Amino acid sequence: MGKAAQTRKHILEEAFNMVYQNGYQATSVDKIIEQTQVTKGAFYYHFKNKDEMGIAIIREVILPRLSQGLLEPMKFSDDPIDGIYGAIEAKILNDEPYYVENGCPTNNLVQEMSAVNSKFYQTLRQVLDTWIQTIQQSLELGQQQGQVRTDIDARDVAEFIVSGYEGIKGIGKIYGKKVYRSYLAQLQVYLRTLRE
Amino acid sequence: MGKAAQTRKHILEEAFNMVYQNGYQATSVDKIIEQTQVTKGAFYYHFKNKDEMGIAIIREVILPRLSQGLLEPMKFSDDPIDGIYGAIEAKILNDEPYYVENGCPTNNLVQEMSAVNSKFYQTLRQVLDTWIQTIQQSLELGQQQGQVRTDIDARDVAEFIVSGYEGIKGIGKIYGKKVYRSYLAQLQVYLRTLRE
DNA sequence: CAAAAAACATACTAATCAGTATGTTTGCAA
DNA sequence: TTGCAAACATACTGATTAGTATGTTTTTTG
Repeated sequence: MGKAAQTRKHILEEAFNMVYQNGYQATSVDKIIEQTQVTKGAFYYHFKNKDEMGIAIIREVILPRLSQGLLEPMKFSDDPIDGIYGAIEAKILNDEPYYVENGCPTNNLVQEMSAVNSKFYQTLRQVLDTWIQTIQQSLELGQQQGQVRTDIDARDVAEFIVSGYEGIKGIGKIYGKKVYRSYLAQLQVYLRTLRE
Repeated sequence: MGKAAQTRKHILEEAFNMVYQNGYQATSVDKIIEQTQVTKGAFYYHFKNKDEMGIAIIREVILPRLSQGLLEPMKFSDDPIDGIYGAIEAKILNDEPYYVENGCPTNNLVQEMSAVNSKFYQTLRQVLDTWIQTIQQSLELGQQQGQVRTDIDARDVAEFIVSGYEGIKGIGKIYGKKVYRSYLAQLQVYLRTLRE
């Protein structure tokens, strides 16, 4: 990676952390350049404006982390339902206090920005689409392989799973990690009802 | 209501709407006084600072609306599970596009403010406590009356229901009202598993 | 090696921010 | 009716905001 690309990546990763912890609108460009020790000239050389940087955070930090940390692990199991549950359980139980307190990066931005900025809306929708489609495809594969009931709508179920995940990550910001346990138990009960 | 109390209420209701649509940090005091046509002197006569107004919005606008619009209706049925489901269904299906797009007022603030401001955290936690406890008490009553399984933890179930609700309201901001339908169907399935 | 472009640095701007200082008006009690 | 506090009004402040103008340095390329 060239030096310029490194600078860009450095900005995006530090800015991601600041946005994750404090929100997008509360993270000023001045604070970012102070944290990164990158000058304003360099910042605006790499990004046309603050919003373009925000979109780049979603595309280049959040989406790859989601893929690597949650979506790819889902595909490791022969049984789709085990794969989905296993990936969620592993992700959620390994969450450090820092991640419990700050919730889900995607969800935070959805709540803060989707109704306010259409470009954020579009980009966040793409992230959720990727997420939901991954689960949907797993379930449909399971249907073909006779592991998942064929009378369920894979898309509906995928949306329900994602919304439950985001819901508990949100509640976890208030009540802490302990709520993850009962969530996982209820999720298991729910997923069992999908089996053939 | 005296004239001063009316001014205060007017500020809180307009500010609530602005915060609901644009977020707390994006809603400036200057914008609020422009929208309400209340002068800055009047604003700071009624509220020590912006955060105190934010807390007043939660206590005096959000909490009463939640109680009246969701928690009280839950108690109308003889059957607790029917009461819980009926209140959620009525609330969610009657949501105007405006409420679909902007999600749940409580959840929006939880995601934006709970990790950032401890006073917001405490106050929002009280709102969630009220909500969860209402459901919990309904379920415990159902257990006494032989309508709900006694081997389930009413608190865990209440947390799961609230987090699912907030999750779908969050997803609804992206995908629109159509996701509410499948959510309600899945919720019904889940609630049935709680019956004695 | 020289020219040109890429990558960065510094100093500024106008707008907006939360909050304050210092008034004036209004309602009500004595 | 007068006095006084509650309720509001106006004009300001210093800090912070996103963004720009105008440089200099570094890297690449012919």
